[in-house]
Amino acid sequence: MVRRAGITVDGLVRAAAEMADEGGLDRVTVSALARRFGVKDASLYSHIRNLRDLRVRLALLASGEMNDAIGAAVAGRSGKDALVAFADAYRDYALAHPGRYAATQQRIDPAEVADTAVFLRAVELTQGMLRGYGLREPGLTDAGRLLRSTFHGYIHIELSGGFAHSRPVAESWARSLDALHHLLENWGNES
Amino acid sequence: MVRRAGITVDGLVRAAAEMADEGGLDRVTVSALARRFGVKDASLYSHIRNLRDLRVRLALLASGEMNDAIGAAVAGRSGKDALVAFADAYRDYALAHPGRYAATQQRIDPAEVADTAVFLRAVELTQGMLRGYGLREPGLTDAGRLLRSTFHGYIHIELSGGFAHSRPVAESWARSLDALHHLLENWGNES
DNA sequence: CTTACTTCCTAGAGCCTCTAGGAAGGAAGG
DNA sequence: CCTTCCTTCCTAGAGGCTCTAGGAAGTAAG
Repeated sequence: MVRRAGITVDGLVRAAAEMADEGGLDRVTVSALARRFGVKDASLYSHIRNLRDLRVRLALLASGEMNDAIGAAVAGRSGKDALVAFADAYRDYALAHPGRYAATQQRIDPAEVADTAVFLRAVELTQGMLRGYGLREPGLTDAGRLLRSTFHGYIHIELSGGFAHSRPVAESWARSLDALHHLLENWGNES
Repeated sequence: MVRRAGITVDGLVRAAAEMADEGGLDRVTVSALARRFGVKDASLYSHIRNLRDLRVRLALLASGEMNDAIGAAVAGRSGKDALVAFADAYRDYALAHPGRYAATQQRIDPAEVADTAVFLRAVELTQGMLRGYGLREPGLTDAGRLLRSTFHGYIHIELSGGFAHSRPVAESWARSLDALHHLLENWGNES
């Protein structure tokens, strides 16, 4: 007589991550999750506070995974090598895990998450790479914002079906990284 | 005895736009819209096909408005003037109308919208500005994608509460536009 | 005045979140 | 072994959402 389904928060979040990648973030519902575990929706509220809570946990999982991928990619590299490795790791992760990636882009109040170390590490990874270009504050922050924006914007538009043009997105991406590299090398030299 | 509420599709879309800007795009629901017009939800389905249809119409409205703003801003300008005017018009519109802006970023199947002229005009506006920098295909498409990505990424992160750093976003934005201008001027010169 | 179309209605199915209160599994102490 | 307590699951139910079906009452045109 199996009376306990053996549900854990980690298991829920992992399942939610798979569901997000399969059908989009908004297919991650408490109902669907409960169905997947063969349990009533109400039962899940002993493990998570609410849907919002579930999605924040998902964002933390995805951000951590993404940091790991980027960290591994840039390790031991500098300059353009590091930039391209960073950018490709970012894009590859997002394209392979669109639902998880979307979760990282939700508005999250720092107050509602206990451990914000993940977010700090993301900033450090970016700034570490930029320091290789000789950047210092406040340019470091400015350039970091520019890069994050460009990467995110690119992936977001690509995932949402923009870029319907005939030219392969990968080629535009490579060309853009060239240009960004050039931009970072000359960061100090503009008016 | 007022039996007809005088509802039109245009009126619905305009009201939806206001609701989106006030409380976010996902607060645009058929129920809420019906409530606002003092009518039952089911009644609205004589005017719109479904929620999806409503949001697509909203996207078209917003895209048109945004094109108008950008078009007016770049008129008679070229080079850096045009770039900054374009970028500021883009950002100003998005910050003033976050819900409308979010609507423009939905995945929209070209098949489901009758008039795609709005989207073409957006591409033309971008490419017109880039031609001022002497760009030709395929660089025109590459640079266009880079710019759209950067603008969108910037606004999206700003709207979602990223950039929580102390440095004013407006200053980073101005600095980034400087850098992008420099990048476009030297577009042909990298490896 | 009749006919036909449009705009609104009620009813209801189906999906969702979330709360309240209860029962049964499992561990720990007497 | 048995009681106690916490955890995990349940049923019931409120309330919000989308959307369909079918009907009635305005409105316009022949």
